[in-house]
Amino acid sequence: MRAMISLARSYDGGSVALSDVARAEGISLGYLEQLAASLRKAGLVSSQRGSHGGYRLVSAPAKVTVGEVLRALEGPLSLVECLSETGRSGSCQHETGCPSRVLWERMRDSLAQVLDSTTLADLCHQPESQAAIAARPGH
Amino acid sequence: MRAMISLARSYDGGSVALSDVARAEGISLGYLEQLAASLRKAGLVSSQRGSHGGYRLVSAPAKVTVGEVLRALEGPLSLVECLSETGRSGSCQHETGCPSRVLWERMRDSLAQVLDSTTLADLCHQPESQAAIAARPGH
DNA sequence: TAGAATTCCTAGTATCTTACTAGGAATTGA
DNA sequence: TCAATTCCTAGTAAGATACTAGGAATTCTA
Repeated sequence: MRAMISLARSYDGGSVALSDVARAEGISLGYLEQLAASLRKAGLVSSQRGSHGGYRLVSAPAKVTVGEVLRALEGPLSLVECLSETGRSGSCQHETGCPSRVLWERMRDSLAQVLDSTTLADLCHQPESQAAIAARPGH
Repeated sequence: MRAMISLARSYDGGSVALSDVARAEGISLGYLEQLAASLRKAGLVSSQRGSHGGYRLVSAPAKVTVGEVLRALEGPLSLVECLSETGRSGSCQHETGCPSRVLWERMRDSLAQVLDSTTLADLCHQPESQAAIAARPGH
């Protein structure tokens, strides 16, 4: 999520190499590459290979919800296995008449409401990390 | 949570042995004993040792929120380590100016709102599981 | 008073997830 | 040509979760 916010902040500046994001956010490059692959397959970022290549957001930060990001990285929203957004039924024997099912549904929907209503732009307005500032070109 | 709802349904009937709950909900007795220990230490249930002993809710189901139950079992509500209800600061180097912090706060508060506003009584009104019915005295 | 039913306590374990590391291949611009 | 980048796959260390196992303490009842 920090990486996506970092990309969002650079949205007007073209592609950003993952090595820059890695340095700014204190995430290893290898790990970031794996996350980026998921984000690319989900159509949230586009990539440019080779020298001076990098990643960039496909849509404007205000158009990208954190729900989309989270789903791209971790699959359908789910707090318990038997009750994900896409419904993995059959994974729990207690499903029929499970008394706590209603609770998990409420929790899932409450979370989804937050995730689908906050965008990357919302989070960009927060103060930038010291590491990110120090890692910017010119520092 | 299913065990607590089971106890809530027996609230007027005195103590219930964990072996009954275990049978009704398909949870192993040994595991249930460990959960019960946490619930007892949190003051949510009281226990009676010996023959014809068992557990019972201390307060009426309508007075017990699932938030209390969850906190008793799993500690302070927390989706990410650096931002639990009691605040375990220092666990994350990115804390200062972390751009995603606001997001996790919103999610945590949204969940807490659900958890602290639904009671065991709310969940008791749901249909009872087949196993629980079959395990009731008289079946 | 014996014995059965229960809670209480501690230690160990199997499985899964998360957050990585490692190493190399393919691509592209200078 | 070469350096910088993305792309791909496999392996791994640590921790959490959901248990199992075994036994000690307590209490009611026959």
